[in-house]
Amino acid sequence: MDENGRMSRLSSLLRRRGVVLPSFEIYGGVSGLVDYGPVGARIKRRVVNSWIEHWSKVPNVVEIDSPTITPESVLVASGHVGEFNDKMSECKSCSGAFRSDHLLGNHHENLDSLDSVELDALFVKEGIKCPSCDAQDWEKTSPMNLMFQTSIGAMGSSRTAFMRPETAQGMFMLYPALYRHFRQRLPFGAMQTGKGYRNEISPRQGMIRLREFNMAELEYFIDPEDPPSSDLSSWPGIVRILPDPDGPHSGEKEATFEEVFEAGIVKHPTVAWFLAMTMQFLEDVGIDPSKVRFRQHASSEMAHYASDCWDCEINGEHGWIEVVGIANRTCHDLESHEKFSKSGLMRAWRNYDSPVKESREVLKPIGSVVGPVFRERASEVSLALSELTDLPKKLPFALLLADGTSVEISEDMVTRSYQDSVVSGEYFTPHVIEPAFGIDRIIWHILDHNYLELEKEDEKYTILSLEPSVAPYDLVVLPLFDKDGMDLMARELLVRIGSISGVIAEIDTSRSIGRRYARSDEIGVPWAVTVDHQSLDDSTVTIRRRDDQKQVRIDTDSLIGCLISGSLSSLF
RNA sequence: GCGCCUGUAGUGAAGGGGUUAUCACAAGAGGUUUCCAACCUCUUGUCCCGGGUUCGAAUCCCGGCGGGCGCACCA
Repeated sequence: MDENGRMSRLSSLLRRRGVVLPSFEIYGGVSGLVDYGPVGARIKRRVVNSWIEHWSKVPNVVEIDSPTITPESVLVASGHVGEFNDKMSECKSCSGAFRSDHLLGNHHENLDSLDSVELDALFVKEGIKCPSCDAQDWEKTSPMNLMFQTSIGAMGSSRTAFMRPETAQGMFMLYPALYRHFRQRLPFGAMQTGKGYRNEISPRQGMIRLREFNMAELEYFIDPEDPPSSDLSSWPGIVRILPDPDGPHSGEKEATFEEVFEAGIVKHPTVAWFLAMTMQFLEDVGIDPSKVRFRQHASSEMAHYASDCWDCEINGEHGWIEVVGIANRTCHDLESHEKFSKSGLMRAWRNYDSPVKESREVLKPIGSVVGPVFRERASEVSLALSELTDLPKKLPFALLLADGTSVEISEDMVTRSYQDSVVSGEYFTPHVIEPAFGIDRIIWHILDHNYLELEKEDEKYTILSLEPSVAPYDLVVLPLFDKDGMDLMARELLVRIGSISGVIAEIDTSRSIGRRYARSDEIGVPWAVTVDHQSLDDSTVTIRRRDDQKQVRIDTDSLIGCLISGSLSSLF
């Protein structure tokens, strides 16, 4: 089989059969936007459902759903506005494009504070040369904003907003509600699937770099001092690991997840567990495990919010492509939102092993004296007294107030006493481990890995060998001939099958039976049920298995039973 | 965003300054056929968009849009 052109043959198939197609094509199309057609949308729905089900098995993980339109302030706090407003400089001589701040390097202390005009001036002053052609002839710097901007409110004063670049912020916004929902107990997780948007400079590679894409993200909130771990021996498979090239474990390795963790290559136990869970999900939806690897980001590559990041990459027609990023976002997001929003709800409570009892000497103000002396400042004085950590040995003394001034406290104003307190725990900002899945990239690789170009009786024969859980239809009903009662029986059977919850079937009546098998094989329908002459006599039908074309005969009631219990494959 | 290549039915291709644009496969209708893309008849459907040159443009030129590859970019 001709391997060159496999990708274009697969792409043709995806268009022809309504799996994935360019969007807005009659108007010329838009780069980086694609449609899922009738077959593709089914596959996508089932992949997303599989993802939700996969993580729902984890205790204390819930699904949420939040808006794609996001106010600017949220993305300022998250760091996206700053990170996305990088200035670009283009060389007039060779047309090379570079990030202005990279070029200016250490020529200025705070490049972020400069606007385009100041940057242009700095370029001239420092005589910055183009790294690729050595010229000193720059276009004006221009902002590169990778977020789609919009505004909330149609009239006059509207708020700036952006289409979300990730779904994660939705989970952070709901942190207080989640903390309540889980009754103030870590760890817990929230997940969300939905669209994300990036105004890519140059979308490429079909479904790989889209401007509007489907994401599935899980934010797992943990106590950094008590990170949850899991028994990694449940995943005995060998995986390919590419540790940080600058780190102590550099070089590709093959090992089990347990070995990788024990060797200290993946340091964080929760991260290790997410790597294993991710691998399992990919296998469940039909990714070839031998074409998967986990690659650790070098520190230079790390996102602004992460302290450690592993990419799960899949090998396919486009080479190794990042499809999942598993990042330790630490407390970055919650802390930042607490700071910017001034909300006090972005924390969790941690009990000490044993309560800390404290007895300390305090000076209690005597209200009837302090009040008349200090009048409107009396409450400030009381506050300052209660916050004193080192009590003065003798009175009177000068008490420093919050506003920087000080007042003299004399003996008659206070009483010396002992105050007992019990501190049983403390507030802290939870850390977050985030697996972020690119659904479109995963779907592409499912299609890629399961697209089989075979030979059948000297003819090319194509099968999409999809896992039944992500196939566009569970089965197709085929009357051998669309007449003589077989047509009626097939339609009645289709209605019965269609009434089974979660089972999706279609009927195909046109052209020869072989052609119809071929058509359903091509879009990955795992089972074909054929109604033939014998069916009319004894109510049996044949079931054909897509991947080896084997057939068994079974009566229709048993077929319905198997579909309800999901045990069709046990017939073979 | 730059450079090179490129755009013809649903898909894949041929052709090309001049009547009605060609082929295969696919699709639809009918016939035939007792389980794997068979066959026969009929049918539907295409020159990416805009401007220019020309008596005439799908063809040549320019621009846009889309696609591929390389460079750059990719929290």
